[in-house]
Amino acid sequence: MAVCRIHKVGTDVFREGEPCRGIYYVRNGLVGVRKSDPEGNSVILWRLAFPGNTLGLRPLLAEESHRGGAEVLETSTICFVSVSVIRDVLKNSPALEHRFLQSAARALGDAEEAYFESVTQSVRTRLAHVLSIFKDHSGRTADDGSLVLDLPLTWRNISALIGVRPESMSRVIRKLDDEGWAHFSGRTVYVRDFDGLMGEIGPDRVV
Amino acid sequence: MAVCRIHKVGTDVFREGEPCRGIYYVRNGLVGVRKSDPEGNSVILWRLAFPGNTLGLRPLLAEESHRGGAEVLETSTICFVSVSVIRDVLKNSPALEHRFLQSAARALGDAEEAYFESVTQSVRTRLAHVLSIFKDHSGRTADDGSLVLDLPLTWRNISALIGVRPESMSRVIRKLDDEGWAHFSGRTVYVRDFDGLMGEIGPDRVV
DNA sequence: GAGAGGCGTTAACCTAGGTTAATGCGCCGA
DNA sequence: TCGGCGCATTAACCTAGGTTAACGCCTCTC
Repeated sequence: MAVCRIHKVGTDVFREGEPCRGIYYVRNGLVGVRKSDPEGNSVILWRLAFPGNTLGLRPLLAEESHRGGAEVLETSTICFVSVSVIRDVLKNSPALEHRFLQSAARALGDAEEAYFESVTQSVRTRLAHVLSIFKDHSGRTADDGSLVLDLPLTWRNISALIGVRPESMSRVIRKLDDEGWAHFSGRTVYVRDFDGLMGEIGPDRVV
Repeated sequence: MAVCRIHKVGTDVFREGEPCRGIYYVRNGLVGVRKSDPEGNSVILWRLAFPGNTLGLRPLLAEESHRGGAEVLETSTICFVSVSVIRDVLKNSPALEHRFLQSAARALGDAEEAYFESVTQSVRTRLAHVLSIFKDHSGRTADDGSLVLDLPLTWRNISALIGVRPESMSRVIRKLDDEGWAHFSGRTVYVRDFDGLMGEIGPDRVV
C-alpha cells in the first residue's frame, strides 16, 4: 500500500504544476516546498516537511495540481501512498476525513498568520521566528546553559524561507552577532539568551 | 435554525480572539476580516466577505477562536447558524463534510498564494490584483468601452487589504493616473485599458 | 592539481515604502 | 451654525532591503 524509498539530497519529490498522484510521508530527513513565479524567478521556500509530516495532502483534497515543488534538503526516507488508496480510505472512514478537515483548517490559520507576519514583521523578527522553530526541533543546550542550534539548512535556504535575499540575511546575522545576541559560525548558532532575544525582537509575536 | 438580521456599517460581527459560536452567512452587503497584533497596531484587512460568502467556518472546523475580527463595511444582512447545528448537520452528512474539506483545501492554496504575492510583488501589482477582484464583482462597462469601478471600500481599507499605508496607496494611484492607465476620482476608477494594465503590471500573476 | 560551480560575505549604491506633519474636505452631531 | 472627526492627499525625510559586483572558500570533477 505504501511504498517507501530513500531520496537523495537535491532531487525532486514532485514538481510545481505537476498533477497530484498521492501523498508523501516523510519518515526521516528533511524536504522543502518551493514556489516560483512562471518565469522561474524569485523562488521562495514555502514550507519545510520534517519527519512525521506529509506532503501533497492539500492538492489531493483540493483536487488541484501541486502549487509548489518539493525538493529533498537532507537525505530522506519517504513513503508514498497513491490518491486512489487515500480516497478509498477516506470514503470508509468519516472519522479520518474529519481529522483531515480539522488539520486543513488549522493549516489555513497558520498560512494566514504567515501572511500577516510577512506584511508586518521585519526580517530580523522573522529570522528569530525561524530559529525558534529549529530550537523546538533540533536545539540542544550547551554546558554553560546557552542554546546551540545546528541548522539543517543552508543560509541560502533560510533566506528563501523568510522570503529575502541571502545578502540581507548576512546583514541581519552580522548585526545580531555584533549586538551579542548570538554567535554565528557556519551553520551553527550559539544563542546566548534565547528568551531575551525573543522578547527584544518581537514583544508581540510570542503568542 | 438560522437567524438573520441587518448589521449597520462600522459594527462588529465578532471580535479577534473571541470563541467561535457559529458561522455567519453574508446574504448581502460587505464584511471585512481584520487582523491586528496584540498591541492593536498595524491592522490589516485579511479578507472580504461578499454576498454568498460565509465567515467563521475556519475557526469552527479548527476548533479555535477567531483569529480576526469581522467588521461590517457596508450595511449587510447576515444569517447566523450556531456551532451545534453545524456539527449536527456535519455528523449526518459526510457529503457536506467532504465539500467543506475541499473548500478548506482550496482556501489554503489561496492563502499560500497571498503570502507568495505579498513577498514577491510590489504594491502597484497587488493593487491591480485587487482592482481585478472588484472588476469581477462590481465592474461595469462605460459607453466608450472603458471599465468603470465603484469601489465599495474606502482607500484606507484598500490599503489595509494590501497591507500598506494609505500614503503609499495615494502615491501609487497618482502615478497610475499620471501614466494614463486609469483615472481615479473619489472611489470611482475609470480604467482605460484593463488588459493592458494587467499585462504591463504583472506579466506573471495573470494565471 | 586545475578548473568550475555553489555557497557565504562584504561593500556601494538605489529605491520602494514607512514616518511625520500639514492641509483640505465632507459629514455628522450639538 | 459651528466644531470636530475621519478620510484623503502631498511633501520631506529616513531606512530596510533589493541590486550589483567582487572576493574567499569549499567541494566536486576531470
